[in-house]
Amino acid sequence: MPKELPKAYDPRSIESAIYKRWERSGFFNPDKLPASTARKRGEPGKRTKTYSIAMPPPNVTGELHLGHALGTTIQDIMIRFRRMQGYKTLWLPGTDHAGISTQIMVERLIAEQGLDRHKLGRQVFLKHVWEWKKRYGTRITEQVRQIGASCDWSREHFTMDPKLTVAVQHAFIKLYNDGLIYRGTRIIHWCPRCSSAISDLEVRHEERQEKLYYIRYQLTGSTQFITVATTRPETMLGDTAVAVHPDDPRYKTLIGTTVVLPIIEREMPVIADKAVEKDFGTGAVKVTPAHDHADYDIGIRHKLPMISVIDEKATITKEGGKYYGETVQDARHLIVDELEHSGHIEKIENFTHNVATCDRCHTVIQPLLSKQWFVKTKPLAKKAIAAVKSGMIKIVPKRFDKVYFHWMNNITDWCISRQLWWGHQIPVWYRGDDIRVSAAKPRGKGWKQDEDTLDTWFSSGLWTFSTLGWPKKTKDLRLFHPTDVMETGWDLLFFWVARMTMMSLYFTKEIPFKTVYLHGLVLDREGKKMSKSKGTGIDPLPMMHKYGTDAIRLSLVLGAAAGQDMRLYEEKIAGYRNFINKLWNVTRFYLALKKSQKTQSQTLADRWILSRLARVIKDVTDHLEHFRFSDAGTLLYEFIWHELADWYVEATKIEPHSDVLKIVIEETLRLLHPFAPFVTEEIWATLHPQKTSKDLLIVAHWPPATSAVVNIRAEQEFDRLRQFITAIRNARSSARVAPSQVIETAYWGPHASSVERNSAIISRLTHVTLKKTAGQQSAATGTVSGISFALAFSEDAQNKFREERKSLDEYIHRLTAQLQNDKFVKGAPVHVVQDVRARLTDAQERRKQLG
RNA sequence: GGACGAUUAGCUCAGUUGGUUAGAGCGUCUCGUUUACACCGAGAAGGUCGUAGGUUCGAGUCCUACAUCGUCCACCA
Repeated sequence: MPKELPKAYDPRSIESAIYKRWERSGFFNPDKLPASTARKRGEPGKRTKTYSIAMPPPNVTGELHLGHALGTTIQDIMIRFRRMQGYKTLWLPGTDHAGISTQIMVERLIAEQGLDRHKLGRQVFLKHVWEWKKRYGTRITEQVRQIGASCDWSREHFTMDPKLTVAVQHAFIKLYNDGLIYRGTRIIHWCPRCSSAISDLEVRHEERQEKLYYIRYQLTGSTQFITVATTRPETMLGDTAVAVHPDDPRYKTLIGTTVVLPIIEREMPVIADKAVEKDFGTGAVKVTPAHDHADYDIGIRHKLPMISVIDEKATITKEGGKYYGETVQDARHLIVDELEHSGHIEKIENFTHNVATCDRCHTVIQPLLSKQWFVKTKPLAKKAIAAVKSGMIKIVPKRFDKVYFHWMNNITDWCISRQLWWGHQIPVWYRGDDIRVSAAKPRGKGWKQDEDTLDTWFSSGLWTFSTLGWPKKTKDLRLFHPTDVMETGWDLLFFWVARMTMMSLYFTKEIPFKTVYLHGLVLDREGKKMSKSKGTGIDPLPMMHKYGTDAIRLSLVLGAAAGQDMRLYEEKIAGYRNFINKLWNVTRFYLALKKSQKTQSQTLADRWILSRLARVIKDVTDHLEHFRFSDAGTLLYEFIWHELADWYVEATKIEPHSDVLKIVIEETLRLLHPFAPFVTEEIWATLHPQKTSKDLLIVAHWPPATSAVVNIRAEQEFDRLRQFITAIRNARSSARVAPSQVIETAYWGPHASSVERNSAIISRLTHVTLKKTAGQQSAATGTVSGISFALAFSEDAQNKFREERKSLDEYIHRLTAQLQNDKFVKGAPVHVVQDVRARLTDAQERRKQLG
């Protein structure tokens, strides 16, 4: 039995119950989906075609933010849409161990107890992390549930699950055996706070105000010197050359000579290298191959010695002589002092430049030489480029192709070892000079495993297939890989999308996904990145509580193009809450109408709304198939509010036909369900007594896109009607006819018969009595769509009208006279004159309306 | 330095492949009779689509330059 609905939709009371109903139904799991009821030709119910999405795994330690909410909503829209269309849909959820983030978090936690990980030791520390994971790891997945994600929790994975660990080890070993992983001493980005190497991508450049120091290096056996400019004078301790541009006339004669490094008193060559900018600084640069990426390259080219003077704690090494043990900061000041005293500083300038910092903790990065594991990426990138070039993988929006190619073409080897404890420990074993690469400890005594762990993105790179059972050849892998869509933010294009593509092509010989859909960033009202520390962020959870999850979902998806950043603020969410309520009340109206009488044959309004519905079905389907989520949602919004509620429901009040209203509501609920799953499911339940879970909207069939009921004539006539009604309302309003006053309106013109046919609706919606006559004179007339009309006024109204006109004329006359008076214009304060002018304009405007 | 994006009503944004009179939400103003909804209804005001050229019968849409803002990439130390 349909229950009595409350006046306003209250999401809070029902959302979790609805989610539980879905979960209990088992329909999140593709294996438990009922036969499709979709009326597809030649496809009797059986779900033969699959559709799959791998959910980007949020950090276990994380909490739901708007980025997650947006991504999850878009994925849920795609999944619900395809599920309703009859696909065997899998949306596979999971969480990421997030090496650095999680480790930092737990380190902070134990620091409160005065502990640090070194005091605890690896085993005990890891126990702490696992405990943390156990306690808080479900928080994020609970929040993903709250947003309504219809993903298959029975297939949930964590990147450090034993099965995924096997996949990671397998992948590492294969790459190693194939010669694509190597260990070597290279210059890397070192974060002293994380005490780990990080990859190029984890480096952020922050603009800082610093100094540029000009230092004189004396030429050997001469009183002359060459001046170099540097922002990091402390690295001079490790200088092994001075470089100039080969074509620089100032230094041409010096190339091949030597200079003496101050303090250290090391003799070193002046070399020529094209990497040197003639126009920067003095055009001569000190070369520190061990502590600068550019210098490293120069060092390689010229076979320079590489002297490490900064260690992993960002302090000076023994090579730094008397500065041994000083921090980089202190060493800088001390060295500058000394150089100043000895007359080696030429000048010091203020200088703004980009400083490399750690993406996670914003500590200044120290480039240094270190023994690390690397993946040779060039061969992998080649195939990954081809996959996008050939169109096998489609990136939406397309403009990101270029960004992807640019990065892939300039890819450098990927440093994958991290000096962290939380992560997949590298499956390499050492005994003396012996190295073994294997998952298990080699036989025999004395083997010690590599202490390092792998970059988090190494395991994430396997995500689309490792979660389906790889390296085993499972049924899931066969059915659901490649996945259909990868939906993520554009900020992860290199970090993740690119790596998944390389890894998948290498290990499975398949693309990981057919389409990459990149969403934009969610910004605050001012268009700035939301920041927790600045308190500018919107926390989605309280908003969901206040306005309902459906409202949040709509406000994230509607009005935002792919790849385009969007702003979100509370009023927007409230607006969509109102929309949800509108739909709710249309249902209430229907339930009330159902009890009363209904007409037998279809009215013009019925034919019109059915025709409009047919178009909406076709267009929404088309938009969704082409990833135009915003367009699809906006179309439904417009249709439901401004056609269904504003016009059809109003017309139905005059000529009721509950069957058509029921059809329209039902089809609309199906269309809106992917966007606003909770309210639609709830309304659906009130319209359909549910015998089994198969009656749930989540598995109802998607309306087939046929144009069978498009009725152009009905659309045209109803549009004419709408325009005519609006025109009369308009005329009434500007003639200031009280809404309650029924007045006579004459009409004529080529389409007068249309008015005649629909006079009942027009009369009621405009509060006029219609009279078919020609050429009336009136204060309020108009012509629209081939119909002319004239409002007739009662004696009283006409008198009032005349009076207003008369007094307005007098008023205007008075103001005009005032403004023509020189004394007034020149004597009165400016704002008074302006005020009179404004009043005159208003009065003239009003006078115009009265005709 | 290179690339990309944005620039449309007071604010936030739509505007698919060029095609009648450029749309929506919020805000503002006026009014409010009804068989759902005041989280509502009716009506109104408000835009030379960043600037300057060009292609075209026709440009918010395509091309070229420029300006402002934003983002990404990059070894100017």
